[in-house]
Amino acid sequence: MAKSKDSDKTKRGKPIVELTEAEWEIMKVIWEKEPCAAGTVQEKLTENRNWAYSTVKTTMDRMVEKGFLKIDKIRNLQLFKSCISEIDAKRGEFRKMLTRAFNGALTPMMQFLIEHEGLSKTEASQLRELVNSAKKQKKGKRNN
Amino acid sequence: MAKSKDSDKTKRGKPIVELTEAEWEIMKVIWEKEPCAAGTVQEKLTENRNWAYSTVKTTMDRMVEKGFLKIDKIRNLQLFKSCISEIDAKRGEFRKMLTRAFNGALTPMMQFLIEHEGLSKTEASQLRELVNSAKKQKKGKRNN
DNA sequence: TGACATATTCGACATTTGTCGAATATATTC
DNA sequence: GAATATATTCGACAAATGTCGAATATGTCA
Repeated sequence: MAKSKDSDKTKRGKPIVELTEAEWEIMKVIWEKEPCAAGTVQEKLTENRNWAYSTVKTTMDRMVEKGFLKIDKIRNLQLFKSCISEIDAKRGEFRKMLTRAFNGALTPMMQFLIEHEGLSKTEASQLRELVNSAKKQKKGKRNN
Repeated sequence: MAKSKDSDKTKRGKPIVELTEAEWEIMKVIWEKEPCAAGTVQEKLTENRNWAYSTVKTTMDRMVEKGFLKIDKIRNLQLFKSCISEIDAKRGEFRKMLTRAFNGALTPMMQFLIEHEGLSKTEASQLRELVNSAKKQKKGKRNN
């Protein structure tokens, strides 16, 4: 049976994903190029980070332990693939922020954005459009 | 003169504030009760966390080093006060999330919320209200 | 002035994260 | 098949974070 792990902060269903900074960098490359080798990831990352091959590889191995990545081995070559989706990662990051800073509630966050982050007219109208379109296309998720 | 520190991720003005989980817990109590002693914070936190006095005190001392808290000493009693506002902390947490998960842009985040987090009708309408009220009361922050 | 209750100081240890280099194994190529 | 290039394995080390306990200092009160 699927036994629930400690990392399942919700105590039901999928665990909340929490990535470190380095892990985010790596995951972004993986999502773009998977399946791919550690060397490929390292090369791609030279654009932003000056990490040695072993730095990237070590981090990726740790990510396998954590269940974020998995390895498909072809001869002596390891091809990495993601075990978590970009959606899951975004959700985890967003939830963590919401929990810590806004007591887990969306409305206070919105309030904050408008009062303290000075939403621009453009942003506000984009937001309005988004909200309106959401009202229409809602494909039966929640209803309260 | 005010020399800019490394922690100033923006390279202008106030540095972005980043708090750890434990630091958030402590700051929340501080904001509510400052100025206050370490013991007071520890007691208040027994509601959520089972931290020993020294755990709380050590963390608070480290927060002083980081510039998040300061101490007013009365005789041998240390009264802690915040050096950062709740607004700054919320902003920091939000920005970090936005940078990591949404490339720093607000609209993709909104899109994500609507598409994958199933904004409820209530939330959507609250959002709409907020956006509308923002349009009116905008007190000259940005204008693009 | 002791005895007792509080605070503060400090050092310690475990984990997690960021970062590598050296040694070893596997492929490729002339 | 020896030299060269490429991957993988492993162990290490520093800094940040979470967590304390023991020793010490200070304050209070009968």
